Amino acid sequence: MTEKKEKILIAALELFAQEGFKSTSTSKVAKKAGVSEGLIFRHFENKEGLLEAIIKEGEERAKILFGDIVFEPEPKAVLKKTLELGSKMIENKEDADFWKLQYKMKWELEFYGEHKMEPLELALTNAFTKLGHDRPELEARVLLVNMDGLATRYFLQKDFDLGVMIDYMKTKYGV
Amino acid sequence: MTEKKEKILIAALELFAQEGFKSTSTSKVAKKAGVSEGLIFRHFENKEGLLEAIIKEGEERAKILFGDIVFEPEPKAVLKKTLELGSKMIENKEDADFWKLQYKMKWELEFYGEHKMEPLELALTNAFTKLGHDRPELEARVLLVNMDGLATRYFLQKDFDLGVMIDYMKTKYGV
Amino acid sequence: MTEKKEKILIAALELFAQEGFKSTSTSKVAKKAGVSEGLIFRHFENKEGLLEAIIKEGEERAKILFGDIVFEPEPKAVLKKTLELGSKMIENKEDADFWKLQYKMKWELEFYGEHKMEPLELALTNAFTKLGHDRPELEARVLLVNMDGLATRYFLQKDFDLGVMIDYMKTKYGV
Amino acid sequence: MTEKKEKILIAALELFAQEGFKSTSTSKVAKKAGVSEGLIFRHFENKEGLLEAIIKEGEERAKILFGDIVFEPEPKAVLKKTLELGSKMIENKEDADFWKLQYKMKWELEFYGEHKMEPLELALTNAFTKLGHDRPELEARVLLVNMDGLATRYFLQKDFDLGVMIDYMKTKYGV
DNA sequence: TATGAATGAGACTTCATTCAT
DNA sequence: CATGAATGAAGTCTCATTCAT
Repeated sequence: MTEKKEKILIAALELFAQEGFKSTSTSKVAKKAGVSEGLIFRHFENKEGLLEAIIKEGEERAKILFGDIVFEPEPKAVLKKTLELGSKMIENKEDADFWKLQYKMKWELEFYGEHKMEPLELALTNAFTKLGHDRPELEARVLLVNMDGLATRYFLQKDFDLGVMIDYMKTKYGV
Repeated sequence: MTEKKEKILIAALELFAQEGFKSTSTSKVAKKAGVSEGLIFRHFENKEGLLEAIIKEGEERAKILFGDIVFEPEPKAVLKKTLELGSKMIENKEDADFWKLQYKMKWELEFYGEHKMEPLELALTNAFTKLGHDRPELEARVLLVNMDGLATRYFLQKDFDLGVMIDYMKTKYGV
Repeated sequence: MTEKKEKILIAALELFAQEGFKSTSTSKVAKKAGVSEGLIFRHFENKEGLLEAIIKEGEERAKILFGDIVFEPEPKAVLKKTLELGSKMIENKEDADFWKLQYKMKWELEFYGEHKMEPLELALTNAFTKLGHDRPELEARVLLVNMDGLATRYFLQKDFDLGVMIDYMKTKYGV
Repeated sequence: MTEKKEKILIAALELFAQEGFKSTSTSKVAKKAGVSEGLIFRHFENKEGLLEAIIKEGEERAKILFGDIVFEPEPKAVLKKTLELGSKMIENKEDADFWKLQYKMKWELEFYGEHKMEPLELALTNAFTKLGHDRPELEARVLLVNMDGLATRYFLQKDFDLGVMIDYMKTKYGV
């Protein structure tokens, strides 16, 4: 990966996350990356290819993030780590941008990356089963739906206090 | 409101909700509405004006939907009605389109219409207070965040079963 | 057909005939036609559509030109008129441009509009039959191939004297 | 001539002949030749230089092909060999490509390489003189024009039967 | 009110060519 | 000799918007 290719990816991630995919022109990306516009197409074929490259890169991030949870045997720890996912996602700007982009793209391209969440859902279902819940699979889904809601708020509501919410939910779940 | 103006609004709502604001060209709207492109600009000044008109129209819908909850004295009924909001929002295609657009626009334009939700949040806080909760304002927020998560899932995940989730949450809240 | 649409067609015909389809940019066409570039796409969808429109328009010309021959009962007259086709094709600039474009496109797009020539080939075969030729269908083809050769030379060789050649061939065919 | 330079020439010949000069990008040539794009420019300066190199190389072919005819003393043999040129031109793929390109370029660049044909035309004129024709120079030209027509058809009309036509013409010319 | 021709800016993309390695 | 990253100009096309009718 050349330095300029890297720069394009970073610039695009930031711009796509900020302004959306459709609204970000390739010329804007090029300018921000300090690169000729043509180079984008040499490296990524077309604008969609650039997006795909960003998403693929980010999927590695997701695997690492989720991996820790999926292999956690202790059920309470599974819940705790899931809830703490939120804070981890935004620990540095590039991560935050990536996850924001992820959500943005869900709405712009209208697909929900169900499969990506599946292992997490299973791990949670398993955890709730161990904890003796009546409807563990629904309970797992409720928690994940909640996480989606938190992300929505965090990324879109300027004054949303994510930390407080996560702490509160941790006490609710007793973890 | 002339018949053609109405047709433009309906066509635009559907298209904006389906494909997004940026991705929908005025010419597509005109074609779908069976109207000349120029007419859009005569009626709505510009593309943004069309969006604003749609949103303003929809706010009436919101007032009606929320009003019923806000003036409900019985705390359990407040929770019940809030949870049932979800089903009400999608009772007919035009409503569903409108609420989907609402969410889409949140992400495309990056603003969270906090103020719109405020009366609801107050009503919920009040309800949770009456029900003896420790942190009623946080509890209210959790519920609303959950609703955002449900909307995200419902609109984006093809096979998401909203009814089951709402029913489950009703039992959780004991309503 | 608006005046500007007409102007685009004329400008494009001239440029395509002179410089070829691929080598003529839509912006050049627009400039020559005194028209905004976008208008080309509004009227003809894309660059290929513009070419098709030109060719379709020209096919009317072809029908008229050929029609006269196809319905000629006198065999010698069929030959005579066929040979004189060449001169008729270039009687005015627009016609000449059109036929040149026709030949250019054969090479640029690699297709030979066989079907267009079929009625003419049949008429000639018929004429040669009546004149008692041994292999009338081959004789007909030879004549048409010759016409293609004449066109090639006329359009590409600056000093080629078409009149002399046609006259000579008329005497060869005794018409 | 290095092996890679040779490969570029062959790839370019094939592509130019198939798709035309303008429509063939240097990157396509490089890919087909299995060579870096830059190498084309190191060897041929620019795209036109590549074309010129191909044509120059091919002119050797022409000299050999024509030489045999020009130095033929027997007039009937001159005619026979001229007519048989057609078959010779397409005996192997590289030759066929070259001659097709030759014709393509005539139309794309709008010049008729008269000078190349001159010796042939003189030889034919001479032959027809010996055979006692009235207008030997016109007769020579008719034959060459015919050859152009045959080439046009052969290269552009998928189902054109060149052999039959050449045979028929040979009998017409009594050779 | 309504049309639809027309525009101009800017979008994405291609491509011949240069240059450091 | 050879590569491949990089560029900049130009190409096709889209789109919000204007305007005469």
